[in-house]
Amino acid sequence: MQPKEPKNFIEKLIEEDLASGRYTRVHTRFPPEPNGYLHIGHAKAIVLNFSIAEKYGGLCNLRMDDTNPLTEKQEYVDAAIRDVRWLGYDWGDRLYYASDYFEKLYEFAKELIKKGLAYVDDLSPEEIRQYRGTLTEPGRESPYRNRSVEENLELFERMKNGEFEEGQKVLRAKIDMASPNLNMRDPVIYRIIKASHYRTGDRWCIYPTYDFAHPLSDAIEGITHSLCTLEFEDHRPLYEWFIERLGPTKPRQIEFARLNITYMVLSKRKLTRLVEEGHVSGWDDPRMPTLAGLRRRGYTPEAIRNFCQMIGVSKAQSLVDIELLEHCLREDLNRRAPRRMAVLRPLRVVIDNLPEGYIEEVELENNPEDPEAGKRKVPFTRELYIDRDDFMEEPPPKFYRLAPGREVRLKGAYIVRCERIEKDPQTGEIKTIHCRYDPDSRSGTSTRKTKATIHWISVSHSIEAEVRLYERLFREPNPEECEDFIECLNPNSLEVLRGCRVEPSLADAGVGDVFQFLRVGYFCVDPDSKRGMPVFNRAVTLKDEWAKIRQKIRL
RNA sequence: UGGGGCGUAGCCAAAGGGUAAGGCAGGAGACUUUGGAUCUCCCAUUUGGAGGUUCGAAUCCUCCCGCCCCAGCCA
Repeated sequence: MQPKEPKNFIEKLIEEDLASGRYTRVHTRFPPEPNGYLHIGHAKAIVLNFSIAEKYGGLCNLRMDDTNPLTEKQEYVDAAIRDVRWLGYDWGDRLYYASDYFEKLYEFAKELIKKGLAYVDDLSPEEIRQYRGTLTEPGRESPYRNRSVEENLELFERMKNGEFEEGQKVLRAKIDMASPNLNMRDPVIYRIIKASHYRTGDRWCIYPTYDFAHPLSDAIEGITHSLCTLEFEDHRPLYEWFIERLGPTKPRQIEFARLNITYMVLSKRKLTRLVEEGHVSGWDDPRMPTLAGLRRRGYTPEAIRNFCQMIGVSKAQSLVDIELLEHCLREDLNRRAPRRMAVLRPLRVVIDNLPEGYIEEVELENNPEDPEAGKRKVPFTRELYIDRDDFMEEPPPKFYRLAPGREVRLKGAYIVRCERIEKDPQTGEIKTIHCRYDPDSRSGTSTRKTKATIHWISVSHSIEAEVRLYERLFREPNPEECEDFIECLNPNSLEVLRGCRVEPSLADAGVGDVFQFLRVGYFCVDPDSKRGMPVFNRAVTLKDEWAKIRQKIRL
């Protein structure tokens, strides 16, 4: 008997619905509004909806919730499709658009009018607000609330025909102006917007609101469980009000807490601002939490899906530690990313007891986690580069790497000892490290141990690369709490390194390929790469014991 | 001071009358030709608080406290 997988509260509710016979099947949907790029918060909803459908043998639709012509664009539709597919999900032929339902929705609205449950209101937006009352006081009924069905029908048709200006008239549901739930105080369900819609063009000048379009779109598609975020909890009575009166099927709305991650901002409004004000290079800037950005950064669909499963689903507001996301990436990349040696900040090393022009091929594993990945040959020569971080003239305690008089192993090759340092007489900068190698210490043939093994690259066999080091975009764990989140941007979120030296094979790496640069981190080939000048984005660093120690001793 | 929700470890999150899972982070150690990976161990005498019911309460009851959402013709 297997210990049963803990089910989240939504799965429990679904199983109750199935057991009670309320539903005999499960059908979910992911309904983004195409007014921005999908981000990792959407990924939570995507994974939830698709995995629940799969778990219960049901289906999940992809639906564009496009009822506002002012903010929506085809570009965002294309991006959403690309991103959901990239995440690994398949909606079959069920890509739908709320805008495809405009005709049906219009008919539903007329039906509501005929039932005496909706009316055309002439109040201005400001007046509607005043009539709505406040949190503690009931609203007042509009003087136009009791128009006849015939008049409402006629006015609504004239609205549709463009006979009125924006803001002049709206269609409202006739519910209860005294309801303690503001959403029930005669919500607007149709408004006049004389803008052309990216899909329906100028065919309509009246558009349904979310509150009206969403439940009915769900009902049209035969959705059983309509999962949405907590802020719609207050809308559920309204959702049900429309479904009960007009719905061809009866979906159930269930709300869960939206995702928040430390050092990130996950609201489309804020992300749009980052893009529009140029704080990032675009929606796919590798620092962005968008799926496009994470993809460019080097995140894999598997890592993101796993993360979404690990964070769970509940109704408690949460702020997930970004380290969990990073953990999921490392876990995935560790077992699949080919290893390569790359020197980010080159420091020249000359092995004095090796002849000029000496070349020896040493063999390195492509991935110690995956024997199938095979091995590769790397040239070992007299002049090498190592990383500046791997040498210290005056090493503090616990620094195990190279220092005057000290030995380290060059990964896959020999043990070298630092004999002397050559400095620039003017600046005092270290120019070259002179070492001697131990000919009997060749990797694989010697058991001699050193405190550390460092990576290296042959000067004459390396190629140049640009490396972009990313850190968290914000310096505050919760940028939402900043007065203005822009003020909390991390000024060091991007550091560009030029003149990095990498293995020659990396010249042919394809855009999107991810490698582990030995001892440094995981790096993804950026589309900005040019022939002979690859550009790498650091997806995430490797865990680093020394970095931790260094931070402590500097405190 | 209207309505709707939510409080279990630093962060997520199970358990829903039978004596607090798991993951991340953190700590200690083993191993290691990546200070990576892997492995082992530690990390809530207690579930926002106070009462009550019960042999037994994170779970049931009462009161209190705190946090989030709602007054768009956004979604």
